[in-house]
Amino acid sequence: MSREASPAADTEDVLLSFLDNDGAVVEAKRRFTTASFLAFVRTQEATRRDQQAPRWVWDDTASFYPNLLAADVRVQRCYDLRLSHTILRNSSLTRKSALAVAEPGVWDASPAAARVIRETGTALFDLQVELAPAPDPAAEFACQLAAVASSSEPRRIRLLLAAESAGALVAAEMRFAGLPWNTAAHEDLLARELGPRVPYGVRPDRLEQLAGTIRTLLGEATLNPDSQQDLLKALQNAGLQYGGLPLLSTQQWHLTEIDHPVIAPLLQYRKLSRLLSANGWSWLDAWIVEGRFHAEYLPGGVVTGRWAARGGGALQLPKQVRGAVVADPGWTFVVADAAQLEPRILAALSSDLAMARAGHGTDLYEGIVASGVVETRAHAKVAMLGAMYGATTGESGRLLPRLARAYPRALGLTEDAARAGERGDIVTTRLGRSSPRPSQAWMDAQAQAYAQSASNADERRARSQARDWGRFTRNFVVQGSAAEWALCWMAEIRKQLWLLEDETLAGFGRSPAAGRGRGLFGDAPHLVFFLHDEVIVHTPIALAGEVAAVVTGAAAAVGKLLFGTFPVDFPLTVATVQNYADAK
DNA sequence: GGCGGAGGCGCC
DNA sequence: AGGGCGCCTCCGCC
Repeated sequence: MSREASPAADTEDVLLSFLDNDGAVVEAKRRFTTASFLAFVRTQEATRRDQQAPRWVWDDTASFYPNLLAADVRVQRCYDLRLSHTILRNSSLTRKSALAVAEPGVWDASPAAARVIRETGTALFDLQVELAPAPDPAAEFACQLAAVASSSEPRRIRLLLAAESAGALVAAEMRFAGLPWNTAAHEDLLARELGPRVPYGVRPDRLEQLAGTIRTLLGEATLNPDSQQDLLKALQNAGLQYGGLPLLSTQQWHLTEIDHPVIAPLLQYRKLSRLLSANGWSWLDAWIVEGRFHAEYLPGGVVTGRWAARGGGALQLPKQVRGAVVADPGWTFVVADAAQLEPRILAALSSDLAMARAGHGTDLYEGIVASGVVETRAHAKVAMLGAMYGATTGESGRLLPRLARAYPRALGLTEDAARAGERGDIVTTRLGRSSPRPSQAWMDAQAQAYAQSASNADERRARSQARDWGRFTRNFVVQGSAAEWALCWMAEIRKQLWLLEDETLAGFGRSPAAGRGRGLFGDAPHLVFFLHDEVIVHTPIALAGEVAAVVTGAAAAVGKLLFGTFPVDFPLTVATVQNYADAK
């Protein structure tokens, strides 16, 4: 639980400053102890709520903000130096800045390494970092402001840094609040599927039965179905084939194609075994505290700008267990997801009016069908995904030419991004996050293929690696720009919920700064879950309508923010439900 | 024993 | 021969 997740920093001075409404640094290079800082923030945030809030500038939201939350302090806005540094270091929009051309330093180290350096003054393994000067947030901040100012697109990069920083606040707050989780409902589900609870390491009844069935059907009395090697051998011995050849893998995808009595119980075994190991009783014990799942989100954890998560698999929550996500009594969930977000982002990025029009007022894939490009929604979807992921074969590959004829600008953008990657160039998202450069090994392999001594194998390998990297950059632009849309969406939702909270509290005759009855978020709606293109807000039932309006309004606002007057829609599917499983 | 790769599979 | 992740288990290796 987040209250004890981060070590208290009582002895550590924290250096902070904040920006006023015009972006000027009001207070810089002031050192606080944690206690005095808490008091200072309380005053600032309470007295300035009705104005534009200060933007706190600090080195690392993830290591610092949880302490504030634990002390019942929320801040409205911040600037995260660590996350911003990573963006500015790599962005093509700031490539000529002093920050981008400097040697790697402490701001390029991982958060854990940076913490070690901060606390001990030395790094354990990295000589280059060890020789770097101690981190100076004020100097770093000045360096970052200069990088932004030197950018060819300062508005975009500034927006990206603000969104990334707001995301860091949201991530810490969501972890702190936790996703409401009904342990009893989860246990019921496990008992229904697996049988009565068993100690760790023991196979539940239902799995034991299925294992017996599989052993009988394969004539292998001692087979362990958890061992891929044993299983594959047994399947081969039983004569199972795939495409006329002996089975080489036990993947679901291959097994489903095979007609044999063992397949059904085997797939069922796999499914339940997965449930047990990923979201079984041990998972409940480890991750659910007082009816909440406190997932740790990692903003900027994926190179494309998507979030990653650590612990409990928050971003892989199977549909199977979503029935355990239940709102508190008197509360409900507003669940919203952006419909066909990535293709809509692609349409806007490439200014493809025809594709944008196909998504106007309707399901984008249906719109593609209605335009006569392909026959079915399923075809439209697989073709679009193929365009964004770089499929070349199968149904997707066959449909691509038709898509390319109908939407030359959109498909041209994905092709250009792929070619750039194949050359070893970087690509950049809407707001300015750039892809990493390929590794030295990759560059060497490409150079090797042009050498006189190059063998056919060298050339094949180089071509294959070039195509792999091209698929990465092709996807990077779309996935990364979609991640920016989602970050801005969440930031806007958070801002509007904050305003809604102030109004509501004022309506009850309480001052916004007054203490709240139910912990940090009081009776206020707050974000509790995020999944790439989907959010959940936990809200008192009476406010659900207003929350739905906030979420919808935010999506519209963000479309304008990122793409101006380009006529692209970002429709949402919004559901107000007591139980996450009932959404969609 | 711990570590890490591979296989597999959950989410988008 | 389809992009991005995290996590679990098995299994070979040190």
